Amino acid sequence: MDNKLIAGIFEEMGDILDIQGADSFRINAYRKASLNILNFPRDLRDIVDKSPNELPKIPGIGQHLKEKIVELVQTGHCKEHDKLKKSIPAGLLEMLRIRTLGPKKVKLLYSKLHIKSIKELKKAAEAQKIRELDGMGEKSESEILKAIDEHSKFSTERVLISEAKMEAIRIIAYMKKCKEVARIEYAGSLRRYKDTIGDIDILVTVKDSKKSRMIVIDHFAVYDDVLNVIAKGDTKSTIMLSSGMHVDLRVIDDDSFGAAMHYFTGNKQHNIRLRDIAKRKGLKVSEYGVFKGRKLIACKSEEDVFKAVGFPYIIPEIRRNEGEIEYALKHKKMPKFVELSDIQGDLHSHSNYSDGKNSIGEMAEAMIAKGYKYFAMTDHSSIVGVTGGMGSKDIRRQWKEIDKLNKKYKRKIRILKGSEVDILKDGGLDFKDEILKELDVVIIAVHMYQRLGAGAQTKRLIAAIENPYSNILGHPSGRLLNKRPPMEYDVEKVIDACVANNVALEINSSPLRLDLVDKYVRIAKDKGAKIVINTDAHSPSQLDFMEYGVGIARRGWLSEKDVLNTQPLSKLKL
DNA sequence: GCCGTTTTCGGCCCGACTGTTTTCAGTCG
Repeated sequence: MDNKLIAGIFEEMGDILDIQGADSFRINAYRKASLNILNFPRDLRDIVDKSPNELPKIPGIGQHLKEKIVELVQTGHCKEHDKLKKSIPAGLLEMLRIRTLGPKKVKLLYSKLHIKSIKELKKAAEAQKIRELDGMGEKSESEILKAIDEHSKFSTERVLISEAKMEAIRIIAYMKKCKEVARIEYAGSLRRYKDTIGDIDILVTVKDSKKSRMIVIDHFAVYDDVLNVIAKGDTKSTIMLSSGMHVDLRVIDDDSFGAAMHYFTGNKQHNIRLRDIAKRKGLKVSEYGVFKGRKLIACKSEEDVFKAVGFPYIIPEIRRNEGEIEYALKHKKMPKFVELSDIQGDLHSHSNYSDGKNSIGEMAEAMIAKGYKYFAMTDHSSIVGVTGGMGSKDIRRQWKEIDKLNKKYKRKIRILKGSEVDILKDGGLDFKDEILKELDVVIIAVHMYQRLGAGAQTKRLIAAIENPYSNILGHPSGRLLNKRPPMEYDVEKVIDACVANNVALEINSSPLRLDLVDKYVRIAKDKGAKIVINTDAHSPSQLDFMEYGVGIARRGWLSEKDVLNTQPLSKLKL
């Protein structure tokens, strides 16, 4: 019963209560708790074992939910949940996932037509039974059929940040062709650098209100990749792309830009919290601005909005109601966060000595173009068969080439000799000490035996971290987004071992990894761990991934001094 | 069900779009 399962159960309880028509604030309490648990970096099992009274310190967890968490951890289930589950057919929860259907309509369909699954829903819609219900009509019926079709065609999987960004850039370029557009930016989870993206949020401002807004929204609705226009009104529109991805467009007067950016960047919990605090101060915050009574007091920039409510500027990445509000209120000033321009070198890259696409020289040229002063060539060790890793002969040959190139690029860049050395099943490393001791950068990483079980995996990782030649723990969780779950092990113990053995933790910037996972970055920082942000580039173009790693670092509250590769080579201490 | 430097009870963010109505409930973000 891990955090994810507990969060899932609370979410389900919220959904069932919703269909039952329970008090909306109670429903919300379950949903809020679910979300907070999902993002909570520590394992609830540990807390239940050691100090269950700490549970109510998690936001949204009070006495009742604490008891349920303890029950879930200790018995594997919770009576209240079991009872709720029995109260409605399981298929109703599935029906809630159909766009246009919410709790009220699901309940209506169940009570009047005894529909209790998506399959039955489709049948009823096709038989034109749904239009007979109060409040439903032909349009509702056809929209339901459309939504069922979408549900079956498109996975609900969130997309990689790199894919979402590419799409956003393409849409923005298209929208800029419309002359009425004054300013245009993407916001939402993409701007917050969340590891995966559910839908794309785009904000447009126009100079002259109504007519321009209509022109902009019409332009949006005929974007070439539109499969379906889901909504289209005076100020906002939602389209579905052929990939199934949703794009929300919000059009607003240029004067409201700051307030709208803040509102649209979210996340929801951050917005709700900020609005709540504003309300207590007699203010109202919306996408149109901050209001005192009817009087508009701030709207032009995000800084203005924060200031009007009594806050310093909070960077988008941490706007998640995970402590940033409390910090801002207490300190009146936010820390300075690491920026992409602070990065001076990349300590994880590949060439055609292993599975990279390019020569070391080509990678060096690309690194120079990025403005870096150093980088580490870290091809795989031999055991990773599929990557064509290097044996001891290969790596010695590589060193000779690096020596030559370092002479060639003397003033421009310094190439460090490294390797991404596999952590063997027993925690040993895949190169002998005589090789390891010659290397400038030893990244240790797991590519095999990812499912050893938490106990064995923790031991294995710590053994590797304790190797005196280890410098960096690469992609610590081993996850591949949407493809492979993270390894199970005791994250806190592993971070402690890294601190004790002076091994840095990597934030791997590859959009498929984004690993160290953001929620653990802040824990690592608090424990005094050193972090490096690397691209793991297998070609020159992948050096652009650095942006995403920096985003994750900022989400974990890192500043320049927390990140080793913001330092010049002379001060780089691995 | 949670939460508190206005409260331990009485609040709980705010607004847009759609379809079915004729003033609004439901859904969504």
